[in-house]
Amino acid sequence: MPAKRKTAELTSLAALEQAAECLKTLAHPHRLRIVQMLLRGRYTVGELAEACGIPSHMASEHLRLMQRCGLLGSEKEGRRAFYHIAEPHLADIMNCIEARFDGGSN
Amino acid sequence: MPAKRKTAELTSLAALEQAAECLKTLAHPHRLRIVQMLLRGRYTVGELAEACGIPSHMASEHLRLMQRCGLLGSEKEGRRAFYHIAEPHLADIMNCIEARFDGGSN
DNA sequence: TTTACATATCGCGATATGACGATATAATTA
DNA sequence: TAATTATATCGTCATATCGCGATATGTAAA
Repeated sequence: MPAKRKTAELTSLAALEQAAECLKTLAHPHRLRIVQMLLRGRYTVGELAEACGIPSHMASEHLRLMQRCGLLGSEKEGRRAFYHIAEPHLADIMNCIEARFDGGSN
Repeated sequence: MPAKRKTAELTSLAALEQAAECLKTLAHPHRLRIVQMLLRGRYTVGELAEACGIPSHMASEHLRLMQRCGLLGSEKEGRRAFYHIAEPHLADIMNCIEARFDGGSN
């Protein structure tokens, strides 16, 4: 693949609209925390909620939004629900975010 | 650096809030297009506007938002204004986005 | 010094999002 | 079966965002 030049192809508007929707869904501190945790381990809705300091019905809502746009998937186990990362690129994007915002120099 | 484990440190909430704000700003199809173009070359506000199919005063507004959260910088040249990528990690993030959404397989 | 041009800002109405209490569903335990 | 627990959904209200016409500012050309 050649290096990007001024004439390099741009992403279609339709694809950018999809991307924007995913990013908008991701762009929430509690949802970022949830994704970060799910990249590291297996947690119930209640555990994710507690880690975020929010009632579990709100965690459930965040999880639903991320599932709706394909970022997460879920399985039920008894009366508990486990969500998991369904979009492989999420790990890369979180890496970028952590590279930029961890350490908090600015 | 060790691989991520369940016990790996999480990003602070304050940093995630900052990250969420940047992502929210980025999460718009025209703004993604603008960033993509600015990663490839030098354009005036009017050129960016035309490429997006929007009036230039709206492009100006998008550019202002991205400048406000540190993603872009600007210089004036005569009566024209040029914006440029100010956040180095934007290239990485756009790479992730292009890897995921270009081709449009899903 | 008028006129035109490029960019920026303001204000408004429509729509979307966020937080949250109330309530519902479904699985487990008593 | 009744009570409890975990998760999900609903309705509402406050706030934020989007798109846009109108207008302002600053620069260059006539």
